[in-house]
Amino acid sequence: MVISVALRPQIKQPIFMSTIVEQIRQAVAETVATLYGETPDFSKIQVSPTPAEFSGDYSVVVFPFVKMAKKAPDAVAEEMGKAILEKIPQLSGYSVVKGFLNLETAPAYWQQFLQGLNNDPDFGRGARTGHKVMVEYSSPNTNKPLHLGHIRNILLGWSCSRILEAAGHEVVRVQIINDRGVAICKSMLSWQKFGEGKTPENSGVKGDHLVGDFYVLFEQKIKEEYEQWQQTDAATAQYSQRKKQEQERKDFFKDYKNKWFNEFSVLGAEVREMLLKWEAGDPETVALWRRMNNWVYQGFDKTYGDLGVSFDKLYYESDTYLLGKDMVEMGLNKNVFYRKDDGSVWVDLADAGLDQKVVLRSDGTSVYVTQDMGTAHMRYQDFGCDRMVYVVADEQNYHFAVLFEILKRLEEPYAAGLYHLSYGLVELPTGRMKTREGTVVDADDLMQEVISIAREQARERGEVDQFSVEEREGILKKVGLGALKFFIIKVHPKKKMIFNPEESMDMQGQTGPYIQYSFVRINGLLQRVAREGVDLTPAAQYTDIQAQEKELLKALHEYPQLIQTAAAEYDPSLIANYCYSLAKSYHKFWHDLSIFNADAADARAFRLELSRAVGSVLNSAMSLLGIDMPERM
RNA sequence: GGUCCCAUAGCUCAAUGGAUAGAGCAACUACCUUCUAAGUAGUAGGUUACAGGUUCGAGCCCUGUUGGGAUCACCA
Repeated sequence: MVISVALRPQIKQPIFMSTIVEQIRQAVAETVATLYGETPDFSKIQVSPTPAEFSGDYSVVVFPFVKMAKKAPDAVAEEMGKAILEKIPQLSGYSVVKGFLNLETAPAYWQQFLQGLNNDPDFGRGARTGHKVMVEYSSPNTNKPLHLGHIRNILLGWSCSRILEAAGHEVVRVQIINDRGVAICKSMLSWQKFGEGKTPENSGVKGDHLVGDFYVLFEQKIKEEYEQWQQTDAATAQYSQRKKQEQERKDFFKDYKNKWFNEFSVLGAEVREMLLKWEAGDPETVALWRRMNNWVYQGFDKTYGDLGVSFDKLYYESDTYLLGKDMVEMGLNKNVFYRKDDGSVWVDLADAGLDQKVVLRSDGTSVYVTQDMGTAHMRYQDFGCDRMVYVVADEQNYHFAVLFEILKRLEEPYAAGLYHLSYGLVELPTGRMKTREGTVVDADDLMQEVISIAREQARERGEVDQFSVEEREGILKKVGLGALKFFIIKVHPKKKMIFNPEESMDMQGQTGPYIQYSFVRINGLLQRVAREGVDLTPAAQYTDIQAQEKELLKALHEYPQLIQTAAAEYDPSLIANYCYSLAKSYHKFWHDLSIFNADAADARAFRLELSRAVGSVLNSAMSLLGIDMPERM
């Protein structure tokens, strides 16, 4: 069944879409046409905020038109400025500097803009697009708890989904839980052999951690077994038979581990047996699997709750790992796939710069990419999304390139809307996190730690006593998590990031708390406004807009377009950097100008209204990142 | 080896092909009897890895080189 979302007429008139910037671009196009008789490529008309060191608010780059005009750049700017000024009443003047036409906006425009913003609780949100987007993120294995890498994934996925919503799309959040396979069998076997009936209830250990502990224990036992085996004659025989030239014994056994696990290991054999029993539906094995996975899910729920994220639908690999075979049939019929003599089915993607890829084993079972084909198809049937975003680390770039190319060739209706939000791995200063070396940063521990740091800093400033215990803890959680989340989201997804747990959790400077603090300042003002019943109507009389105020107004003005750009590029870091920049401008405004204590009533009212607008946009933008704002701190 | 990604201040990161490449941290300095100093301002720190090219204009686009990472299973 295909659900097509009825394209509702755009109800919400995007008040500021036809902003002054768009008006200017339009005017530039018309002006060039009348003056020089050529219609310029609209996309080449650049209008950008004028840098602070020049007078004016928005700048038009006139270089692209000098050839048409056959005049010097300054002369072109001059005559275009004159013409544009006549077209747009909200402009009050212009100046020309080295080929840049700097236009000045009239205070009335900003008055109107600010009023409109404060009357629009949805300021910045786009009109409904009719698109339905699925965002898949997190997608953990159930054999161990979530770690720092998952946190980046989850934060990217969550904020991306929020941004897509704000841009006007309908969003469905999902994860696929990798609840089956060798890894979970290792934890199960380990618990069965060494668990002594331990449960989350009787041990007080969080379920996902408990299961993870047994996974780690299993890896230890395997290591011991392997080391012992290496002393045996069988090991020596393998070494002398298979070693590469000049290969040291140690290096050989490092590479040989997987093969050993599958062919010689006693524990390995038991794990494989368990997997076979599970696949055969052995009741006892399935019961144990259910039980332990449920422990994990309870643990995950807690972590997701602490992070403030949620999902609309969970998919389980145990339900999907056999999917995709009907799509293989379809692909064979469409001659997208071909069958080899041994019965395996392949796809040749060489002409797309990819490779040949197996989609069905010779024994008729699915591989990873086949499952994903089937899952994508099923999801389309479930929700009718015309776009799907997969938040997955960049190790899997090749896999998604293959998957998307196949779905395109199968002519799946959503194929053009597939996007892999690929992000770089999180590394520690010491390098990659490794389970075996115990360098994995646990998600729960990290959240606790960053809240402790916030607590410590609050104590140092001696400002903890003025709050009740509950209020204080609520604030510390928002501040600590705000620091952590902002630190991670501000980096462009594509880049790998280095995470230094000690040094990276600053609360000063370019951080989450810095932004929260600007909101707290604003909140303090607004509460006082409410308390004292301040009349804000004189704001409309204010005309002498200061540089610091104009900077804020221009920043607020960008917000709607920013959401569209961030959504189109699937890039939450744009929002994060915007938040910082806006907060920075506000702190400067606060420092340089008196707000509540302004001399004139109109200045005071205007600055308070401006503060309200900044607070509301900051709150909105940070919520797109999944960061909560405290009222006080 | 093939393909893809990355390289900007000591460190962590910014910069729709536009004006003198910006922030924060770390260092030094100044500003709280005035709206919360988790703030503000200043000093210092750069051949944007290197070499060419396109352009009126390149950190950004193209080519090559170097360095780092990922990936190239009938694993997931």
